[in-house]
Amino acid sequence: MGRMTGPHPDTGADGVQALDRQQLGAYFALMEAVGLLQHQVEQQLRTEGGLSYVQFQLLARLADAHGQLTMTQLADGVVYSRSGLTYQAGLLEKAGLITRGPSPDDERATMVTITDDGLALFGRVLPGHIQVVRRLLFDPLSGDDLHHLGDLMTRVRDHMRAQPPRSAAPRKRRPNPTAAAQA
Amino acid sequence: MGRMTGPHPDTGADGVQALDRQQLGAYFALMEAVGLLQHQVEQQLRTEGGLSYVQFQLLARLADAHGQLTMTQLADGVVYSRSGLTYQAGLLEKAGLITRGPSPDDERATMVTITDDGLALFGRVLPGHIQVVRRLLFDPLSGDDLHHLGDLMTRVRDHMRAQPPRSAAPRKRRPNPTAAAQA
DNA sequence: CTCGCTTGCTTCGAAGTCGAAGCATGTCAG
DNA sequence: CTGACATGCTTCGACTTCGAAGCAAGCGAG
Repeated sequence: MGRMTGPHPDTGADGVQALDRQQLGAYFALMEAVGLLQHQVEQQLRTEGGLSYVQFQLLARLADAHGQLTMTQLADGVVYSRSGLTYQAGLLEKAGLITRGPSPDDERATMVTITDDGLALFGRVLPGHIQVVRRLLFDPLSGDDLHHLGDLMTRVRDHMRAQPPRSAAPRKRRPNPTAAAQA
Repeated sequence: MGRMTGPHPDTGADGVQALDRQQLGAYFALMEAVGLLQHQVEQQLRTEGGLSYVQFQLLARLADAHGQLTMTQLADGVVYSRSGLTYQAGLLEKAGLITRGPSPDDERATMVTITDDGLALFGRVLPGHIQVVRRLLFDPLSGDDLHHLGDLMTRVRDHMRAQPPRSAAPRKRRPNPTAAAQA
């Protein structure tokens, strides 16, 4: 795990180069740990409820937001493409866990509602999910650690959210507001 | 983001129930931040080098371990199924970035070597990768934060590694060695 | 030696994911 | 009103991933 430092151990000439050992360690540990956690969670959800992680997240969002959500609201933060959501929503609907219907406000929008079956399944799967997260993520951490972790990752997440064109990248940012002068 | 606490706010009766607000926040922030980071990294690698994150990781491993690696060694920690590696290795080989050949020691094993082209490409893509990680992950963190993060995640990762049957789950744990004794 | 189990890798089919393109509705300037 | 662009969702095709099954090579007891 050291080749990430590039040809020269610690160049400063090129400007952007090399990560020190500490940075690398944090980066790799972070990525691998989350990967492992996801994998385990996925497995638990699959065997206990026949759900994928994505599907679980969708149900969680719907259960949380007691009412209905539009597809777009639902997608935000869970899936990185709208088509992916359409697919998953189709599965969940076919399984009778959610319902899709037109929105009264906006004829284009599709409102998604969780069914009683959906809520029931969610409730049935949740304890196992929590158990896995607890066992894998929280067990090796003290309360103080946890506080730190939450703080750090919240900052990082907010920083990331601010920067990039998130999941639903605006279809096409008006390509050139001034130059083409709203032609 | 509160439904994760289950029907009752803070049950102790059921045993395993409910995560407090702090735990939830840490968990969600962690998962989302890593998701965002992966997504951005993926994009950078794709546009700058035509590589997926997995492929990049494989090249990184090969570049790091200067010599050759077997498929299994290569897979460990990168991919969760062996077949996935076979597929990716096939792509990388077709692209001329790696080479596969028989192992002298073990006739079953396949040794993978990175080619000069592979090394070159890796070197060309690396700076951009580092830049993205720096910008998204390290920028909003102080040196102290980073130290904490590395410490925490290393502990978590090691804890996880110890627990579960990792990537290459043993083919089939002897189904019944001595009733359920040693298992 | 040889049968039986393990290990290393590949093949195959079933998902799931994404981006581009498409359709329908909404919105706004003129 | 109307044309042009924005927005919400779906369809489609390409790609990736995984798990199960399969093949070939090691390994160990009898």
